[in-house]
Amino acid sequence: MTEATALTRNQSLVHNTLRQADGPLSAYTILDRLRDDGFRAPLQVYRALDKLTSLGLVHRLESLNAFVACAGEHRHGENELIAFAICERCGQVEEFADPVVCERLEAWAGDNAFHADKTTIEIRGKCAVCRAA
Amino acid sequence: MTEATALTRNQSLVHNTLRQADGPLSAYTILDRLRDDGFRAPLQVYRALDKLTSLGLVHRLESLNAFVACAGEHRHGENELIAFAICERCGQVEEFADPVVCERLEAWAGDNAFHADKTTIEIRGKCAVCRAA
DNA sequence: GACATTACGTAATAACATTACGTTCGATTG
DNA sequence: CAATCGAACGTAATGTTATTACGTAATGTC
Repeated sequence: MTEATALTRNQSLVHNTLRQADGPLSAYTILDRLRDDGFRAPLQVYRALDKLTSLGLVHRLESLNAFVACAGEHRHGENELIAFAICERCGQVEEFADPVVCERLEAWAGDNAFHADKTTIEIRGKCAVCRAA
Repeated sequence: MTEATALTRNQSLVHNTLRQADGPLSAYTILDRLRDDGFRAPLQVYRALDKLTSLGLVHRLESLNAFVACAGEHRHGENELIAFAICERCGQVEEFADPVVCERLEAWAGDNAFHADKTTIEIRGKCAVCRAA
């Protein structure tokens, strides 16, 4: 159960690029950073990102059109609802899961016969460090 | 306090286009629909959308890169946290506000000294009608 | 080994959004 | 009333993000 699906070369390259980054990266930024590794076209990045997000190793930030490596506090592949707090100044992203929020949104879905596939929660603002600065 | 700021011609045209639509529209779709009214460039749409969103008359759906007219159950201009349930099949969008969710996210922000500017909650899935079909 | 599935490479194009620059309109206010 | 100031506008060019289309290669399965 805990095995990591072996990633392909392209997938590993993209994953490592995101892990080494100190914040979210756009697909095209990833592409640029992987030119020396033979990447030539956006699709190479997007295909790897699709796979990585479906494995839960990477998250897409909708409000940024960018991607981050999963911080890993929560289990991969689970359908857990994760919220992101994104600092507009330094770009750092915090992930957190709130069971109550999750439960309330599920309750709304239940009450309205809505079947949720994917839920996005993103808070844009200013982090503690940047507020102090 | 309750007066509606008079909208300019462009702003009204964009607003009406969104109100008449039966779902979210992209900026470019709006542009196409307003060609006959003299719209020529994306910026005309984006400028109107910026104003309308700042007035709370229109919402941007980040996960769709599209815009909807505010459904109007909640007060305009307020900084209220609104969640959107988006049907992937029929495109309909439901707006709702959940005070508990709001409170929990505010609590997280408080605990983490994070200053939230704007929060996005979007649930992608399938609505009741489409599930039945 | 035949077959299905998944991943890959490349090129072209579509879709979404902004920058830059100059002009017009309306409300002050001196 | 003219000067001025700010918001909105028009247009063109460009930048950024994402997908479609087509063919090839690698991998797993029976």
